[in-house]
Amino acid sequence: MPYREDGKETRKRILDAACEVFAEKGYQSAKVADICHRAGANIASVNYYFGDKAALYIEAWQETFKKCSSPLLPVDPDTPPDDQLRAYIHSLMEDFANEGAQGQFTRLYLTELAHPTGLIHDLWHDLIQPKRRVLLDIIRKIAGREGPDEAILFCEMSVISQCRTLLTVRRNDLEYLLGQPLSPDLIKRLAEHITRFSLAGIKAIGGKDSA
Amino acid sequence: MPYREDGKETRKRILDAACEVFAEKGYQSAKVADICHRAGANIASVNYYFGDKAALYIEAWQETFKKCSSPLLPVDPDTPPDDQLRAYIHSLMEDFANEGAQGQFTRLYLTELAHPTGLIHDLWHDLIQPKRRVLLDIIRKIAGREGPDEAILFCEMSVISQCRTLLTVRRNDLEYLLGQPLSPDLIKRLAEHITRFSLAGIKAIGGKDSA
Amino acid sequence: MPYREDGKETRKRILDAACEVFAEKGYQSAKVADICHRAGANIASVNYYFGDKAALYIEAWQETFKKCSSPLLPVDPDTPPDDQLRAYIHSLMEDFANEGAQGQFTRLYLTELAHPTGLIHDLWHDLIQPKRRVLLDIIRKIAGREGPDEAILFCEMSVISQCRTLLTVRRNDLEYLLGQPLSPDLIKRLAEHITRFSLAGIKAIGGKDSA
Amino acid sequence: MPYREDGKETRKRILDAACEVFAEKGYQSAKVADICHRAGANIASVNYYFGDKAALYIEAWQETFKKCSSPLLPVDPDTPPDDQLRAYIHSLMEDFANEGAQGQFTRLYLTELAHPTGLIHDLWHDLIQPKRRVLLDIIRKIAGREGPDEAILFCEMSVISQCRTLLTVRRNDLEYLLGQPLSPDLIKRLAEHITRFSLAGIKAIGGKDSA
DNA sequence: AATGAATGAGCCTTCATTCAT
DNA sequence: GATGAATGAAGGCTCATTCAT
Repeated sequence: MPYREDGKETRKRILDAACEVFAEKGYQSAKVADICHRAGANIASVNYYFGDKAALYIEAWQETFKKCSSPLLPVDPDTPPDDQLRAYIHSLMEDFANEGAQGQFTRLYLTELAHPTGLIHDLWHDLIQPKRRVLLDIIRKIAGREGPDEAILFCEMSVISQCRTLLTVRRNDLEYLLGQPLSPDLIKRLAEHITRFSLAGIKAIGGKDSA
Repeated sequence: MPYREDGKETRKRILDAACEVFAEKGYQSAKVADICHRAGANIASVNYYFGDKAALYIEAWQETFKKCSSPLLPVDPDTPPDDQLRAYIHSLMEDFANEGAQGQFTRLYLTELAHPTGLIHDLWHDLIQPKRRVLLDIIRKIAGREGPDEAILFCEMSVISQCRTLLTVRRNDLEYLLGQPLSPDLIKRLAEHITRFSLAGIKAIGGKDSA
Repeated sequence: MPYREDGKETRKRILDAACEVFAEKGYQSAKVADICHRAGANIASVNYYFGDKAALYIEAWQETFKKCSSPLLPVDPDTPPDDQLRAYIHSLMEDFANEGAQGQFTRLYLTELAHPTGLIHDLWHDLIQPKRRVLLDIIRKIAGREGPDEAILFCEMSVISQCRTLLTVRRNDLEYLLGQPLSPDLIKRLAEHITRFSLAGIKAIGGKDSA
Repeated sequence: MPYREDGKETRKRILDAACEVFAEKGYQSAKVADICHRAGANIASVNYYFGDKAALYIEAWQETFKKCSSPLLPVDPDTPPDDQLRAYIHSLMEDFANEGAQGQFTRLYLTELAHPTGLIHDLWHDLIQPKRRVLLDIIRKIAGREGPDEAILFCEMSVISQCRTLLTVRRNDLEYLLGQPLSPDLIKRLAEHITRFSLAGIKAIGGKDSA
């Protein structure tokens, strides 16, 4: 345990430990002492580097998000919209299925979902908004509509919520439902299903005007 | 207000209060004192009647479970399958939008999801299975297929996950996404969207065999 | 250390200890642990009985005030106003000179004076106001004026501030200034001086209108 | 902004900051970090330059003392004694009303009063004695008496204690008592009141021998 | 049977101080 | 000489739990 480091070193160790512990235990159950212990740092370190537990939590969210989120695919305008949606869904599903940093993010997300701390509110929209816009554009092209009308928003929700199944259902339950282990191949088949299901859905909605 | 009650009375009031509080706050954040206060009971009552907080939590789960499992609508075999799906989705959405027992159950479930206590595994399947079967049958009819092949299971997941949006996204976020308050009318429009989106999806999947 | 008391017993012991400790140390330096220790109570007792340290402080103020403040003399309307003032001043000076509860009050007062906690604000006026009114009436009669004009308020301040010398100067300094120990007899002579000094002052102010 | 200063520069800045902070907050509530921050110095500076917080406190006292002892007005022997008293009181009141060094000193003094550190005993007399002598002389002339008899000492206390009201009552309370904000004009009227009140008092005491 | 007084363990935070550089 | 990273000690508060009554 080196007595004197760069300062950024210790800070980073604490942040990493915080990502782990918050993901494992949730905000309430996570103990500052535990985080510091894992980081090999003094209990007062959290206050020294981050101010308090809440600020550390927020930064842990950002860090986890950064670590787990794949960069947005550059969309080739020549690709047919159907294939753009396919690529988007596959990419999202692979992110969600990833056990590493993604697992941490998922747990953070679920905990926040179940028992909002209110600390993430602003952060959330900032993180989510850019990804959303890409999907909305794709859906608009597929539906053959302009503007942000309700039908487009509803379609976006349909797509996202299907992909999120990987997050909001426990692995065990998912495997129970499907009767087989969640292999990479299964993920791929699932993504393909969602793509086709959604393409049909979007086109059906887009064709006739929303009731 | 009888000064000396049956004992069972107090126990029940505490249990009801516990269902509320655990659902609202989660296990950790729920305070025994709060539960007792809402139940109009003494602080020592939880330990007296249930042993400790953990035991109360378990019983609250079972109680909530019992309260929320609404009876399934009897399906009229003469109704066209499309309308059966429509009815199923509208019923589910209304359940999910309901703040009452169903909401409580969902919150408990999400907490368990994020930080499993390992308690409710069995309960879960018992609750879910019967409802599932109904939906699977409807989907099979719409898709025009027999047997539990993967495509049917996938479609079921697509339908369910769309409906679950009401549960797995926070109200605030949902209203942010949609740009309007979550009124009963909006719920209805959303249910209708999911119905049409899913009908198209199911039929697309059912028609041509899985990719 | 009895395990089980009336409940009011322990509370009172803590309150008394708090009066002592707050007076000795001031709000900041007073330690809850110290108070509880002196009261023979658990550290959590302060929270249990009073909510928090601040609430205990307020109650300690009230308690100390109650213990130290002599009841208001009933004013005999037939007594000449000059003698009423004399009685008022002597009573006040004796209160201030009193070593017992008064000493505690004085220390609380001085600490609050030097470093306001802001906790006493409302309390202060409630405690002080009734006593003030009596003095104002006496001064009005002596000055031969009606109404609450500025001159009367100024005179009240002159009287009070002279009496407060006993509080706002340290014993040692006071004795140094006067060249003699602060005996009861000296207090009496001082009170008499203030009376005559003030009578002349009030009458001078009252006679010619305020510049 | 030189990156490497003389060292004495920093020391002085810390000392000045300490005077401010100790006066505002008192010894306990004053934070070393706050002092260093205001001085634009490193957190370790206090210990580096002064050893520890207590030593800094002592030096801050001495510094404040030095800064606040305004030179006495030279008394013109031809001025009538009444006007000398008037000038003395007005000067003192303006000092006391001043937010600057004098205010700092007063707050430090009151803190010491309430919870003596036993530090400033000697300082005090050195500061007070010369000013006292001037006032005693004036009073003697007005009273028409020689020698330091008790009546003169009492009168001095009466005058001083009235002036000190500005210090020993919180602004808020003072404004509450007077029903108006503490403007420079009010200070002047108050000084004039004290002058006239005291002139009458002194003459009354001086005329007939002490009761 | 049921209560409320009382507690101990533990958490987050503050803060003066230290020490390698 | 001067700094900033790091810490230990302690403080206020929370809360589930216990136990005499």
